[in-house]
Amino acid sequence: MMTETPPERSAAAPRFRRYSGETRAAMLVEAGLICLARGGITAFTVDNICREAGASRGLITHHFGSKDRLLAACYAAMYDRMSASFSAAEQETPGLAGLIEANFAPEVFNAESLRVWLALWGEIATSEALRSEHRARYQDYLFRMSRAISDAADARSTRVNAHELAVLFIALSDGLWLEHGIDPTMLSREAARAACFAFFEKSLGPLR
Amino acid sequence: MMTETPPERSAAAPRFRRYSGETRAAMLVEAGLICLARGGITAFTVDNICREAGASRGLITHHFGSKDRLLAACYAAMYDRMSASFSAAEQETPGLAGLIEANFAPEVFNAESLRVWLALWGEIATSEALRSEHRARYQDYLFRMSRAISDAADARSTRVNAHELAVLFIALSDGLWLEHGIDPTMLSREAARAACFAFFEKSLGPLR
DNA sequence: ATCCTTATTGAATGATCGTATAGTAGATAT
DNA sequence: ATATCTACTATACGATCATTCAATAAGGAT
Repeated sequence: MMTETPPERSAAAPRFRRYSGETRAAMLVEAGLICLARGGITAFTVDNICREAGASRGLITHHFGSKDRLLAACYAAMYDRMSASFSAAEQETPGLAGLIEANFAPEVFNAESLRVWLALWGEIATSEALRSEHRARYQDYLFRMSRAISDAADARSTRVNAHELAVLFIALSDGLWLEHGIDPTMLSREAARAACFAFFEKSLGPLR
Repeated sequence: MMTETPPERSAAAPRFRRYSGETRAAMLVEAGLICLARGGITAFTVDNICREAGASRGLITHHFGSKDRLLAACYAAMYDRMSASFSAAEQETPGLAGLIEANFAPEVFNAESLRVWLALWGEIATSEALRSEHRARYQDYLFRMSRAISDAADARSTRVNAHELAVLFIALSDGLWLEHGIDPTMLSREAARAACFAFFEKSLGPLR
């Protein structure tokens, strides 16, 4: 007996769903971040990402042109999320203290995020797209910190080199982040937070 | 006219050279570090490494069993070099000040080394061999710093939490390292050095 | 209901990945 | 010289890599 072709599918069940370019791009970025958190840059492969996003292999090229540009978009997304989290924290605690607190909010200061940042930083030297993305965002962050520091100094009628302090603070918080991410038992969130406040209070006096 | 077989080779020109297992292993580690510095973990491939070491593809398996174990050996080598550099600096400037100086010696604090560390750190979460290597070395470094801090405090008859200071200092210096490595124009070696001295002198008084 | 746009699929491609392994040959001891 | 040891080469292997592209179909517009 011949095998009969089964009914293709019911008309109400499309084989895949179409999204706007914008939406699908965001889904791919999200999937990319998950892969980076899971296995670093080594796990950032077209196959992994598309499987995670529930899409087929061709979509990264279609929406981003290349994997490298998707990586740059992932960097931008990470920064934008962090930046939004900072804004939320500033809402609650205005000024420099809020920005410091924001660095240690659970959605920012956690091992997963660190693993993503580590993977991204590690590729900056290699990827031109990533490098230019980094430069712009770092400047943005630096400016934001620097202004908060100036404001805090003005409010206390003291004079500090805000730009230098901002660079050093970013280095300090990234370093704390790094240690905590590699081995959380070595450095608690609270100890890291306290170290950052101490850093500023040395030259600005009590912030809280 | 038939092509003649050329003389195979003169007896004095061996096709390859044999090294002791130890020597060849060191050559492979060196090649691995060069690859990591050049292109991060992505460039740490068997082909790249063996080409760099002037050896054939099979040698990594032969001497290390797997690529992963070679990576762990690279971590160990990086730490050992840094540690040796620290010892040399302590010879010149004994105590805590020497250890701080050592962090900013040209052979330690440079963009190439940072790229290697970044690549290694990024794999710690993934590679068990690397993780255990890291744990041991980090403890070693921590102990060394911690003791230098205690000694400095004792000499000044002050009391500090040496362990905590050591953890924070490592975080700070790693962060400074990171910023400098990603973009040297943002943070000079001198500014980084000064920040580290300031960090300790806050609780210990002048170190120099 | 039928176009039309374009998001999407999925197979094909050629390169490169890490590892296993069989055979080769340098260095050393005898 | 000869034998022995093992560092070493080089091929083969299957898996996976990023990218290309022609065909397909979803879903809004008309």
